[in-house]
Amino acid sequence: MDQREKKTIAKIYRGLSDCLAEKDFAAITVGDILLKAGVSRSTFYAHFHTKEDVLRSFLWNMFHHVFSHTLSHEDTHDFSKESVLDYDHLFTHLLYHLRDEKELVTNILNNSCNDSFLSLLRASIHPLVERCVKEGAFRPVDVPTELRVLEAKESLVTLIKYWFAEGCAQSPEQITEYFFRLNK
Amino acid sequence: MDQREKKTIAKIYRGLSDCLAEKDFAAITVGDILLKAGVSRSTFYAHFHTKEDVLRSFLWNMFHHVFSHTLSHEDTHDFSKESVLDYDHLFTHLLYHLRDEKELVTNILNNSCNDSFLSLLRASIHPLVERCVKEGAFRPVDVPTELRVLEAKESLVTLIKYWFAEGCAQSPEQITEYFFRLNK
DNA sequence: CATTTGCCGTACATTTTGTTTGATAATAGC
DNA sequence: GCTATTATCAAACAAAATGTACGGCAAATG
Repeated sequence: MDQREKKTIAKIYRGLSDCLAEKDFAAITVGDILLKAGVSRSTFYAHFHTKEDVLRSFLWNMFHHVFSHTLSHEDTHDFSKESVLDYDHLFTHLLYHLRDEKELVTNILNNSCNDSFLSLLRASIHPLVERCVKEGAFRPVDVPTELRVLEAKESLVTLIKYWFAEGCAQSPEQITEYFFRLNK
Repeated sequence: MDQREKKTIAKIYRGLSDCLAEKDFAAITVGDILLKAGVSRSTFYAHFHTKEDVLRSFLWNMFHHVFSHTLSHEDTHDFSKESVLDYDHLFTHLLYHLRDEKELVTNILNNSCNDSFLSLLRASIHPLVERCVKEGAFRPVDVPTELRVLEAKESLVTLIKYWFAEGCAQSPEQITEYFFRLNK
């Protein structure tokens, strides 16, 4: 890809990020992003259809970053089966990465666009949580497995929302501990 | 209140509801609502500032309907303390009322505006769930009480989302049973 | 070094928002 | 029932935002 394109897209991402620190996603206009990004209107539309398009792409990028070296499919499917400790480290690792983006994540969670973020988060943790449920790392409950997985996933998502609402006051290890207490 | 106003507001609510059955809230324009409602532009703005305003008011109205005779503060704070069965009936009652609005609720849950709905749902069930946690109707967990309540609330919200995603296939009693299995 | 390709600025058509006005009709109070 | 009030409507309008088109310029590719 042309270096100019990469630079332009990075500028647009940064523009969106700056806007999210100032106002709600619904109130942000394409013009706002252009101003912050220092990119012309026609260039913007050469790369994205709408601001939702930018958000999607931006978040996907961020999650790719966070998960590429932690919870990706390739990393998880060859872990040894017996140990709860492995899960422990994986969740903690994820939390460390999320905390690295504390400001951005906090902005997004306090924003009407948080659903896009949370959907990606759910999708990202799904394989790992599903394994925890199916391999008995979590307390069994007599409900459909699909529902049990949904509940465990949402338990983690809720915990993460709580964590950021508290300004990441606790350590990632402490949060992981909470997660297992809640689901074990 | 003037009868004409009531009628106009009802028409606007209906207009929004019809639109929600057709497209995503973000894609709905004030003009769309006016068309469905058969109300003029100036009249609309005499009652509401934005479409978000209509949605807020509409949902508030709906929840008032659903909760006024089930989980309101007045109804709950004089229940006898000892019985889990009381909670059982309250949750089941709530689920019956939600199922009465099955089409509408399903549309909203499949819509980008579902967060407004879910926020109100969380606020509505909060007092009841908080009591369940504090009075020991749910399994105790060694995490901050605030977090325990959040998790229990979200557990119910997730369960309700699951229920509607399945087309309300299970009975309200069955869903309540699931809820207690998950949290007891 | 030459050609391709992306970016910019400007201009513009279109859509949506939100307000104003005067005429009309329904409502509420007497 | 009569009258004053008040909500609704239609139409016209300004302002803002969306999305597209084009010609000139600068930078990257090969």
